[in-house]
Amino acid sequence: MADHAPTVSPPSGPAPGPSDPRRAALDDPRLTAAGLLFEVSTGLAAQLTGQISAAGISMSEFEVLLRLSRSEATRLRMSDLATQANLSSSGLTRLVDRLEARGLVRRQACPSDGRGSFAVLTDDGLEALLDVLPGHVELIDRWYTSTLSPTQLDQITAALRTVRAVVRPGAEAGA
Amino acid sequence: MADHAPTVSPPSGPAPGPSDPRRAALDDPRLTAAGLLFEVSTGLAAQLTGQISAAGISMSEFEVLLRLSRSEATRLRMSDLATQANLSSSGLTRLVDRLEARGLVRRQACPSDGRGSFAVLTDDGLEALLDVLPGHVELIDRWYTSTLSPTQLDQITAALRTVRAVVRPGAEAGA
DNA sequence: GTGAGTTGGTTGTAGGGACAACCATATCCG
DNA sequence: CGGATATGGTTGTCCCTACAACCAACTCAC
Repeated sequence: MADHAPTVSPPSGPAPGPSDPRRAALDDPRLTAAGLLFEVSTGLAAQLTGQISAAGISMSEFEVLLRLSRSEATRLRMSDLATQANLSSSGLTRLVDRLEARGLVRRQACPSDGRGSFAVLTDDGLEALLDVLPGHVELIDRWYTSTLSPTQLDQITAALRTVRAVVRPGAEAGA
Repeated sequence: MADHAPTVSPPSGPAPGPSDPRRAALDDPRLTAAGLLFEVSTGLAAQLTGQISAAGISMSEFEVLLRLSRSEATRLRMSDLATQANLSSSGLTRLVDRLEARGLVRRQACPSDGRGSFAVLTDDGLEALLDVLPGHVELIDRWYTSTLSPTQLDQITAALRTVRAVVRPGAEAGA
């Protein structure tokens, strides 16, 4: 910090007054924009969580089932699945443990790599997913997509796609 | 499920085949749109977390400090703060415990309601916040706001504002 | 091939957050 | 006023997730 500025406010005290010029950063519109994004995301998630958890599965579990269902042969390598679901590898190990215990997923050794495992969606797993999906989509519609005009929805989707390409490079497939 | 449709696929077996019509829901564009929102939100958060946690504070703690800093007299009732930060009241109690132990926040009894407490930002707390804020805003710019054209940023912000009003009614102030 | 280094996945452990139960105070109403 | 109910916060407990340490298997260089 520059302490040679002959200005009004105290030079560099540890107790910034209410007119500390650094406080201007608190109102930076970019900060607000990011906060808005987070609020909407968590707010929407909160609206969706009830229905999913009423079916006895957590949001993370739901995402894992969904991603598996959309993958080739409804299976994915553990590490890929962890990346896609934003989980640590240990976190995914435990999550798949739980799903496997309930028969919604099963593990499959990778033939070409002795270390690797696939998580494979079982018929029961797909069934469970398809059971909750219609209600889930309806809630998304009610709390998100239907609240925007078609044009706005297109705009926000395009913008989000752009940002995703930056913050999550190489995550083109899946949602 | 309607089992009277004289269509091609098997009526209602527990093992849905790969051409189960219900699988169409997996590709519903609304589901994709919501997934995109979540991916961007978590992806951006991941990019921001490093800098904040390098300063020894968690994202939740950062949000609490930020919201306090923007509030009247840099203080907020515990319950209001919990709501704004999307935390349970017990979660906030523990979080404020930690911040208080580090001197970034202090509790203040509410004079008009013997049950209530305020969480008040201390000078050290404001200082800690202002220390990390510039770098934080810069990261937001790099990973979010600067990746969009001004027009796109305006569009997405307007759209998000609309959605927020729906999914988080009465959260007009703060971010 | 054999050893060094890397990668995929699981296990030990710790921390944060949620839910439920609880206490204290406030409010409402007879 | 006094009991019934509601509200604000804290505490007990559990679950989920991350980080670190670990093991097994693959790759590469020599």
